[in-house]
Amino acid sequence: MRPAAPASSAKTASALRQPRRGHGRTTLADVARAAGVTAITVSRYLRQPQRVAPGTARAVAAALLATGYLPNKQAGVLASAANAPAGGARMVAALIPSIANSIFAETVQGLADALHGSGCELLLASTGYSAEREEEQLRALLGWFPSALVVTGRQHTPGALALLRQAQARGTPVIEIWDHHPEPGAESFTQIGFDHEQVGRAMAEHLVARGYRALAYVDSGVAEDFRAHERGDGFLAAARQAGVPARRVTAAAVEAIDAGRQALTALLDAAGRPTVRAAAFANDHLACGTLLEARGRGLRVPQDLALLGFGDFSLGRQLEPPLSTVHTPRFEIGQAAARALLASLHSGQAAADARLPWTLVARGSS
Amino acid sequence: MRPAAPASSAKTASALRQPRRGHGRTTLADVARAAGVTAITVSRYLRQPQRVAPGTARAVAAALLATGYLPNKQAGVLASAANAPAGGARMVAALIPSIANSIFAETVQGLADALHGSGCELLLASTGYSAEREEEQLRALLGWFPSALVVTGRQHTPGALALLRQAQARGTPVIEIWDHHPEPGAESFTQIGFDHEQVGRAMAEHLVARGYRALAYVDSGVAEDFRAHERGDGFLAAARQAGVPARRVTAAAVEAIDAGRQALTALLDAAGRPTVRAAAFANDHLACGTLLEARGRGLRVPQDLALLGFGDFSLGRQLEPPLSTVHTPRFEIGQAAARALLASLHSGQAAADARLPWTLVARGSS
DNA sequence: CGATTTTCTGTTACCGCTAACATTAAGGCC
DNA sequence: GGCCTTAATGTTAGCGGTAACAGAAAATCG
Repeated sequence: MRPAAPASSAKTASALRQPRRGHGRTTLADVARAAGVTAITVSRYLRQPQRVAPGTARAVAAALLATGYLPNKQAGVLASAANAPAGGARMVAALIPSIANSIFAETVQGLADALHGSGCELLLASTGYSAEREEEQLRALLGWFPSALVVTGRQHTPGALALLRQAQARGTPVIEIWDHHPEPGAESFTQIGFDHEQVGRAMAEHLVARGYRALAYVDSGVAEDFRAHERGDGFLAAARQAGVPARRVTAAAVEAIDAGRQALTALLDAAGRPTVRAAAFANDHLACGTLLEARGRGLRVPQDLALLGFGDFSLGRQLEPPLSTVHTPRFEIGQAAARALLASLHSGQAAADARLPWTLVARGSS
Repeated sequence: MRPAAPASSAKTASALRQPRRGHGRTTLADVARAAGVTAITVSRYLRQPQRVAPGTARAVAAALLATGYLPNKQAGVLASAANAPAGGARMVAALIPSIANSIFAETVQGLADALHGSGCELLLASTGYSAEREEEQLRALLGWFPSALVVTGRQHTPGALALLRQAQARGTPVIEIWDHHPEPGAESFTQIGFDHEQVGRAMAEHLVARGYRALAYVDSGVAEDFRAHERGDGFLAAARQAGVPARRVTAAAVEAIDAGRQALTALLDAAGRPTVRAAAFANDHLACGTLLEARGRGLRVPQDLALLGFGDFSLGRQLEPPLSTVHTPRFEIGQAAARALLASLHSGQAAADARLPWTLVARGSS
């Protein structure tokens, strides 16, 4: 109850000063009162039970049950931020391009699964493949003082890079996933993924080995899908080395089968005949769309046009012919990232890079 | 400066007492010092710039840039927890069965998208369809004191329910997504989704209307997929009402196409002939698997066996025949949940229920 | 058995920020 | 110009928890 206000008498009495009140949520002090001890003892019981006497422990345990206490992690982190290596490993922030993209969804699942049981929660944000949103989201995530940071890829805006470096300098492990391309000299963050240029080369080499002599790489229309572009670079470089003509075409800027259907037209001449013998794609969505459209137009795959996807989405396996593709360790990347950062938090040492294996799965379409 | 204190010999001088030190991270106080003001002024500048004099504002702005200050949200939430309606709308916790499941991934995407720009971050956890893990994760999430809570479905363990009620009693909006089944009398949480029993009925009615007279519902083998079971209940009830025999079979406990392939055998007799005229499925994975397997065995769809899925996954649309299915507002559920909870945080009133529309999309398989 | 160590619990201060109140300076008004 | 308002900033006290240290009781020991 607020005092009836300006009341010249007793006005300055500090007893009248309205103290701030909590949410009514039970706090350590409530539990302590119920157990007949002080807050610190309850706190100890929760973190180092062996340091409280058995009798006290029983009383505290009973009080905890009776009050339904839930520790406030905000307060916990704040209080121990100064000493624990990185906030005591309570929350991991992850930033991915898109949650709906099944590739990243599985990675997040891997991350969450491996984090489960470690006492770490997952703070998730997506950039929508926008570089400026990456920086903005990064800023928002860092405001929570996460104990580790997982970002996608190694390409960042200068601002984002500064934030990442700053976080790392403070001892927060920073892990880049879905990429592995350490640059000699330049210091970089921990990378867990694989080399996309290498994958692109392998895709070209696969097609060349099968005897296809005119190639195309259908790139993602999403400008910020750096990794797809890198695969394209590798693809074109390997084709050139093999002396096989190859060109790059760019699909519409959506991740959908329809974009792949449209992409086919870029591979045909005016008469509807393929201008290349084989095409590799930035992702299976595009490849599947092209495959479906090609078959719909009466083209034979792979005789008239061979196709090679990337990502190994479930759809491709069910098509006729089944889509050749590159299988990626999408779940494992998340898992490995979680393990690496937990190890780093535990040991205090920097997390180790990991190059995860991918496989080119030749099915019927190439 | 601490006083040299009780100092019999200066040994116990509190100056020797090691004070706790922060991370070296720049704090409000650092910025304030740089700007020649006190912390509260910087804090004001950040939250209510119009309450700071223009000249001061410039100095603070410069200091902010120079120091690269990032507000510590833990501290912010803690400090204003007592007064702001629900912690000042900083973090939303969401709990879903599985992140990798594209249905929920899209919902999370909708949630994240609609939350973007509101200053709310997303804390995500998954239960793996396990009831006990729901409670455990809930406890972990609530420890962060989220300003709102999004959970999947309306079925919870008693323990989870108690936690949810407790959170709601404290003023934290609790939203159940993917379900809408208000029970008269029983007070419940805000629900955003649709009625699964109704969908099940519609699925049966559709098949009956097409003239199929022997039906099956292929249920999910995941015991905690309550919504799939409810659709089954509705399906069987509607079939019974229509006087059409229908039975329920249960698929393997994985969400995969292979489970659907296996499921087909439960619909065939020893000679490999369908024992029902049409089957509805708990999800499109199962339906697609069955469709592929059926065609592989030379069965005609829908002449020999009609199929109806649920979820409208992209795969089904590309099959031959394309799969009839139920399209669900998976992205919209997330969006609507975000809007509802933001509105609730803003207004202080309970979030409103929403029943979102689904549609039965009859394609070639039924 | 007194001195010393160990075990257990409490006191104090502080993490970084913000609500409430206080204070001071500036502005308005007759 | 005195009195009252308004604007701008500072002071104090917490939010809920934990680190460091302190003190009392119990255990160990020569």
